[in-house]
Amino acid sequence: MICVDYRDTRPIYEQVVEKFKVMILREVLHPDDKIPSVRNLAVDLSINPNTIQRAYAELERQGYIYTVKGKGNFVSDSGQLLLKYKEEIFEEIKNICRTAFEVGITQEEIVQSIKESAQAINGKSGAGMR
Amino acid sequence: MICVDYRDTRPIYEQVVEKFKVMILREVLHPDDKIPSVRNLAVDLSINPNTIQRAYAELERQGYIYTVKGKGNFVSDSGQLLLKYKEEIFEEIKNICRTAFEVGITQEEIVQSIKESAQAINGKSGAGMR
DNA sequence: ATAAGTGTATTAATAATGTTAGTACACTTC
DNA sequence: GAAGTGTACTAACATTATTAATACACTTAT
Repeated sequence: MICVDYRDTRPIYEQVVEKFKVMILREVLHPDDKIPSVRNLAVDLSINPNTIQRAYAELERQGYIYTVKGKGNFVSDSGQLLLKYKEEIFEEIKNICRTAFEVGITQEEIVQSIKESAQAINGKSGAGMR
Repeated sequence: MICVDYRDTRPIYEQVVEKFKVMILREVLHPDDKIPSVRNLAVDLSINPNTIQRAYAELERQGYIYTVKGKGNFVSDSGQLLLKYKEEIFEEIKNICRTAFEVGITQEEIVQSIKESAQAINGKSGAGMR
């Protein structure tokens, strides 16, 4: 279902959180879908159940999943999720802009690099940004 | 000369590196300018000399400063520095774009957020991007 | 009721990283 | 020679991420 990258400098639980967020936002996972149990996914990824639990706790905190004791974890149904995620992305962009402007990079240069990124990413495997 | 932010999650040496990179790229510091000695800056920031040394070693590795034993550290003179820094920034932007496209955020939305960021940042204290 | 599967909580141990502390050595300048 | 400089090294400490092992409470199915 998902996989982790040990070369990635980010902690495992963070990668797991990110993977699920994207799957939920892309509607690969639908509201009330059951996601793997803590123990199952831990075995699947060959990592410790505690690490998965931490990821799930974070996903619940951010409203992406809800928990039913004794039953499992399920995908939440909130139309606000994508909106919230966009805000996070835009905040990151703002931070990069701040850094960029500070050394004299212009708004136009940044916009241009966005266009090139889009072409590089979407031009590749067809699928693209829906 | 510079300062560190203990609320920042990034390590101190990384903050120091970033501060010097910006000062050099903005030409606040000029080629062959002497920067504070490892011990001096350590006292100044009330942190350990080893931490400064690590920052300076990284700055040298990236070509921002050069070292003369027994004399000190000095700002490098390379017109390539800003170009290299831009590439780093653009790479970050590309990564964010990848994440954004993945959940259906469009190129236009990103460009729009750049414009808003620019206004929020530059519109504020007049100074702006150089 | 029992067993199996689930989330949750707790404590301890381990590993990696960032930081501090202290010391030593080589070089440059005065 | 003294003072200031970069460099190297070892040890210790703090924080964080991860693992390990265990226990408990709940749900479902038998």
